[in-house]
Order: sequence, then structure tokens, then C-alpha cells
Amino acid sequence: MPELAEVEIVRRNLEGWWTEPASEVRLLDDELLVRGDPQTLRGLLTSQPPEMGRRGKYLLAGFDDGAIVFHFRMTGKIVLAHQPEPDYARLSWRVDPGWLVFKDRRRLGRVEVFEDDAIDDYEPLTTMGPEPWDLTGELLRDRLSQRRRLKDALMDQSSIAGVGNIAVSELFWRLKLPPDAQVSDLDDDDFEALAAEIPTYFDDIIDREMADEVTYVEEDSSANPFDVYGREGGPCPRCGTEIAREKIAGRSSYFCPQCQS
DNA sequence: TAGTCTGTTAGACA
DNA sequence: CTGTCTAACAGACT
Repeated sequence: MPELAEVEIVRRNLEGWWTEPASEVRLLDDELLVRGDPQTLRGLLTSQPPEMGRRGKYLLAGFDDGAIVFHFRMTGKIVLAHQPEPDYARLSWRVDPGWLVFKDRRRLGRVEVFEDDAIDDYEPLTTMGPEPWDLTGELLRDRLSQRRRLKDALMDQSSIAGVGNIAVSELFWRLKLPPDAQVSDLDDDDFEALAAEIPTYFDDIIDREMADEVTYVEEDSSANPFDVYGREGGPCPRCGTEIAREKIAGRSSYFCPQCQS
């Protein structure tokens, strides 16, 4: 899915859009709903406008007698549309004057429904690490295993919440860390700098991307809001050296070979 | 054409 | 338990 910043943008958008109970619900792809049954989902969507929340990359809709959890994985998103079944629509609910539509081209996203307080025991949330804005250098040092690559450790949602593959490239560039840095390479000052930069990074990206519909890099490269991610061969914004790309922990990392060594 | 790549993460493996 | 790899899906790209 989008990373934390994109989920937060969807959350804010839904607070403005979803101000009444849904008047109609269309579940267009049964496999989207991986927990709970369609009737309960319909019941919640049509009951009241929910309290919107977010934890890490999970979007939460809280109701008096249950909750819905949305996870977008790689390509999911929720948009406000004029019609219920635009391309890749998986679930739509009507909140006049439009439709809220869960779109997902790759169908990896998921929706889960919980009755009453069952969400309180939902494991991904109960084991998730702290939000970026709650980090301190000390907390990071304690939570990141010394035996791991820094990239692996940061992307593990049980270490800290919200960091994905894009954020890793951007954070490493901002902090001038080599892409294959190990947690054990960091000293206390590095942990402090990282703890300060992670929330700043997400604040920056939320500001840059805040829009009615998030545009992902893969859909529109001209709108790439990142400094190094997706910019292989382009100039480093700091020193002009060509940005390189390398697979670290199985996924592409973008970095400046000059600044980050 | 065939192989590679993509924003996540659960589950399999060593 | 811990760390690492890959499948799940549907394209787009080389």
C-alpha cells in the first residue's frame, strides 16, 4: 500500500467526505473482505458516520458496535467518485453526493470487519511498534535489533510503525546513511537523528501529497514527490551525483553513492 | 516472448 | 525465538 503518509491523507479526506451513514453498499469483490461477513460490513457502513483513525499503515473506521479495518497493501486506495464502479473498484458505499470507492488494481488490499470490541485483540495492531511522532533516540535503540540490517529493522512494523520501502530510501538519503547500513553501525547520535527525522519525513510527505486522490509514483512519474526514490540516474538534490539503485533486503533502495558512504 | 519490476506482509524456512 | 525470502495479485516495462 501506500505508506503511512498516504493512509493518513485518506483518513483526513474521509473525515470530510463520510459525514452520514452510507445509503447503499456494493461489495464488488468478495475476496476483499477477509474477516467478517458482508452483512455485518453493510450494517456498519449504513449505521452511522464512523470515527476515522489510523495506526501505522492501517486505516480504521470505528462505530458504536464494531470497527472496519482497511489495509491497502501495494495499490489500494479510497477515492471519492461520481459513480460506484470505476476501474478496479472492489467496494463502494454511497455518501451523497458521491461514492466512496475502495480501488485496488492488484487486489492485494483487504478489508476486515470486527464486531463490538473484537478489534482490541487484532494482532497486527496489538504488536505494532510506536508511531513516528512518539519516537526517541533511546526508544529506537532499544527496539531495533542490533543484529539486523537497518532497512529490515525499520520496515518491521513491530519495531516501529509506518516505515515502508520508499521511506527507507528517503530517510537514508536525508541522514547520509549507506543503503546497507547495519543497526550496529549506529551510535547514540545517529539514533537521535533518526528518531527526529522519521516524523519530519512523514510530515513533509503528507504536506506534499495532500490532495483528494493520492497519485502514486507508478501511476504518474511526473508527480514523484521524493528526493531519491524512483530517480535512478537523476542528480542527487544535494551534490548532483547520479542516484543509484540497488536491491537491499529484496527491494530497491535508491541512494547517492557520493553523500551516503 | 520471457523475464523483471512494483508502494506490503503473512507464512515458510533455516 | 530470530532473521530472511517469497507468494499472493495484476499489470507495466525491458
